[in-house]
Amino acid sequence: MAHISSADYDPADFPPFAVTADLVVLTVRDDALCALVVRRGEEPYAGRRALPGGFVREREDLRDAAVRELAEETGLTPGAVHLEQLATYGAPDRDPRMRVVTVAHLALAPDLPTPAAGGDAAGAEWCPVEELLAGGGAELAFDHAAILRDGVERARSKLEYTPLGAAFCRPEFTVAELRRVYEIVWGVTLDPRNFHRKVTRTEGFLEPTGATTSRDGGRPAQLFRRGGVEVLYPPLLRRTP
Amino acid sequence: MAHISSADYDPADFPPFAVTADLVVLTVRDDALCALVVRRGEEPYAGRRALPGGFVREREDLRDAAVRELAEETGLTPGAVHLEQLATYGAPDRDPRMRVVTVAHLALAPDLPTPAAGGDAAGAEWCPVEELLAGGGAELAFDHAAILRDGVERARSKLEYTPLGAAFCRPEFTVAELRRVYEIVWGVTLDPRNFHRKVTRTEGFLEPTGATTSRDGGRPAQLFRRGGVEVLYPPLLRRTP
DNA sequence: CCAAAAGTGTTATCGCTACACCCATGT
DNA sequence: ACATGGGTGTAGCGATAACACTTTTGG
Repeated sequence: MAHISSADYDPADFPPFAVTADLVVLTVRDDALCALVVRRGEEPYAGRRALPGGFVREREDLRDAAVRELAEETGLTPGAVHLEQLATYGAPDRDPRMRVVTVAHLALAPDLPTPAAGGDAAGAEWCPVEELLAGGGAELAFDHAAILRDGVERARSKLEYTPLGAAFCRPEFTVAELRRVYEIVWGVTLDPRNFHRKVTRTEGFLEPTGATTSRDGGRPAQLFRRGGVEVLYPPLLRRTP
Repeated sequence: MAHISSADYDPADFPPFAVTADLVVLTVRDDALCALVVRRGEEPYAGRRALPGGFVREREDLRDAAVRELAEETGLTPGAVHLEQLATYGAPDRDPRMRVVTVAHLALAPDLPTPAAGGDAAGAEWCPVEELLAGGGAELAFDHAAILRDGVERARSKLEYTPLGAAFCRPEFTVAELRRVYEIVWGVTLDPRNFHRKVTRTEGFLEPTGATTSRDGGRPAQLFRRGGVEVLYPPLLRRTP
């Protein structure tokens, strides 16, 4: 079979696909890594949970579709969250009704003061990832358990070599808040003192605001914003072999 | 807009897309990182080079389509090469004729004794990546320069924390051959002695065959196969800050 | 004063860089 | 013998892990 650009190209040649953008939106909430899910009302998988998403429109870029879905479900806009493409899933029978290819995106959001359940986007809610994936993820519709697993794994590894842990925090946050993100996402405990040194000394990771807060109790902590770098060097590696 | 699963689902609701699988096939050849490209015969972009690829068939999984295209262009099968999904590109005007979403895949292949140009797959040839991306990649059709850049960057970073450098080598290879892969893909020079220690001591990276070869001249070198691990710990980090 | 959390200092160890040096082959 | 590349030893340095210790708040 030739590339679309080859001599035997004919618009009638290709099978039509539906293309959707699905979202793995993660946040840290009540000491658990949570994902945004909706409850399905229709067959197939009626009553089961699913990742939010929808059709890509006729003249819409893939990322734009993901941004639009994210805004509809959460009210969040890029800038407030991190959004990146995750992977694309297109097994022939992933949707029994028709051929659907979904371009999954990963979003990392701070814990929302206004939960997503209010306003326009009724129906979406945060659910601990551990619960969604319990029993092999059978609770989730379609291949959404696999997509969620891939999204969680991507988030875990991105914490190692990018400053994206901060995407789970409020715009201004303390080192301890950031550390709790790492502990919950990785499922480990970290030494507070070594973590503090590590993140404050890694050039470009954190930018001090000058202010302090005592919202976590004890001695007031400095507040930081995300720094400018995209990659951490050296990275924060998980595991202690 | 609702998810495909919502109450207002109707097969007529969604715009149809063509879905293609395109390939970034990389190899190391004549001291350069090279990609497999085809020459276009048709408008648009007639006479320009393009990444190999083609339509995903009616009942074919995305990876299967990539495997099929790879076999058609190179005769290679998974097992002989590493193949992974790279990313998906779907800007509305990326193909002026119609709405096409392409799921790009990345393949890493050893330098082929039988070049791809022979046999069925006439027209495909290896071209240095540097040459293809010179001048912003204007030589390449569609958005293929961006896809190639993303593929190369993925390959570069995968060499850091996975044993995939070995995917560029023959089934049995010496440490020096592996080192040259790193040097060419990263565009750096590495200390042969430290590299040797590093890769031979990283558990699971290399598995000695017991045999030696003197094909590179000088003292005969041990031959190795790829080891079993998927991730390297600790990783081989590029840059020397 | 005491509890709690922030933040600093110190030491042992590990991994990496740089480079001196020896080994095994082809010519 | 000598050139060529394979492979080992070692010293210095920077990063990490473990943990003692000081600082600054609230109650």
